[in-house]
Formats: sequence, structure tokens, C-alpha cells
Amino acid sequence: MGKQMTEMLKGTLEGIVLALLTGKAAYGYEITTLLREQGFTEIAEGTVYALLVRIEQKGLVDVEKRPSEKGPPRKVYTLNAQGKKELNEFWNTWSFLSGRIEELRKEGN
Amino acid sequence: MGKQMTEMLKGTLEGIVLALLTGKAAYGYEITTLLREQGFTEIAEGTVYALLVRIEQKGLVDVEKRPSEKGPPRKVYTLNAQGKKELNEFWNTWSFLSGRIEELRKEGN
DNA sequence: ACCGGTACCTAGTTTTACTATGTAGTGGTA
DNA sequence: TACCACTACATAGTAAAACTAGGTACCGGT
Repeated sequence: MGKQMTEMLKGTLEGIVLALLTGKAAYGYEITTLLREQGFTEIAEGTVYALLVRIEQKGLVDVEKRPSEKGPPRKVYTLNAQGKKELNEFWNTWSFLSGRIEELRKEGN
Repeated sequence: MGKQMTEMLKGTLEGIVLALLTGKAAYGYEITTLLREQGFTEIAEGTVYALLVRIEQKGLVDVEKRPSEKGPPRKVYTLNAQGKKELNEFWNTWSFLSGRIEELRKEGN
């Protein structure tokens, strides 16, 4: 992956995953493939699992284990109240930052 | 500074500074105050200087020392050809990422 | 002589995504 | 039976970048 993209994902990937979980629970492998479909073709699987461990420990998601027809049991993640709050803060931070950056782009500048 | 913002700045702050240098050379102290005027009120001075050392070592800027009326000599940074190329890549990476994220925000999602 | 403002610099810490593996379960096929 | 592809989760060690928390130095005014 481009080094620029790697660095830029720091701080945004978590928000992206929380956004993906809005309105629809999902498990790790599924999230990885979802991300790839959305254009993030080079996100490493290990990155996603590590991130999921992190947001679980922060208490942003509820976890449920469900058997799979095709492999080991899935860990299904659901966004909870605290997760929604965090996602909301993410959108605020994002709005501020992207606003500033778009301003700079306009200025030509 | 908010932890979210700290993480989100990784990978974008460099682009922001390169963008600030477009069309106008500047020195470290000046860049710090510029950033603060633009709303990045909590960017640490040390962060800016470390970043400037980095982009100088990567060869993205040319440096010139100029005496100051009010203190130690200033190190004035000018964006060079390679820096412009890097800034261009930054805009590409940024466009892709912000496009994906805005998509997610729309989806509601 | 001191202090505030200007101006630059650095060592050590934290966070996060990466690379590179490893483990397991299931179904198909040679 | 043995093997392979796909599904699914997990982790140890590394690299990059912004932070904290200082420090140095030059100038003018009181």
C-alpha cells in the first residue's frame, strides 16, 4: 500500500469501520471483504482484526459468537451506545479536518 | 488535543504544511502560527519542527537561513519540484480517502 | 539584570497500521 | 485417504508520525 495512504488511514480507519457497522452488525472477515469492495483493496486482514480487538476493549461494540456454515465460528460485532457516541465524535473531527483541507485546496495554495 | 484529531493528523499534517508552502515560502515559527490561525489551535511547536526536519531530509523543500529583526535567524522553507510532486500525490490520496468516507456518511451508514 | 516574545531543536512516549505468520473448520476432489 | 481452497480468527514484532516536556538562543523594553 502507498505509504501516504497507510499514514492517512491512522485515525480514520477506526471511524470507517464504525460507520460500516451502523445499522448492520458484521464479523471480521466480512468487514475485511466489505472494505476491499469499497476500494480499500490493500487493507491487511491482520489490521482489521487488531482494530476490532481495540474497539471491543474500548467498549464501542458488543460481540456475539455465531457458528458458520463454512468455517470457524464468527465473531459478530454490533455498534452499541458508546460506539455511536464515538462515531459521532469521529464525524465532528472529520468534518473539521476535511473542511480545513478543502479550504487549502481551494486557495490553490 | 483530542486523541482522535492527533491520530487523524498522521499522514495529513505533512500535506497540510506542503499546501501552506505552495506559492509562499515560510519559516517554522510562522508555519506554527499560520496553522493556529487556521483553526489547528493545539498543534505543538515541536511537532512542526520535527515535520520540517523530515520534509527537508526527504528533499521536498529548499532551505535558506535569513536573519530576523526579532530573534535568532529564521529557516525559510520553499517547496521544490519534488515537494510539488509529493503534494500532488497527497491530493490524490486525500481525494480517494475523503471520497470513500463521504460515501459512508451519505449511506447513513 | 530580568522578562516576554521570537525562533529553533530534541529525547523519549504513545498510537496505529503493517508484515508475516500461525491456527482451525468445512467441503470438494484426486 | 490426502490434499487443497476457502472461510475465519489471532498475534508478535516493526515502522511512522504526532505528542509531551523540556532546552537553547537572540532581541528590546523596563
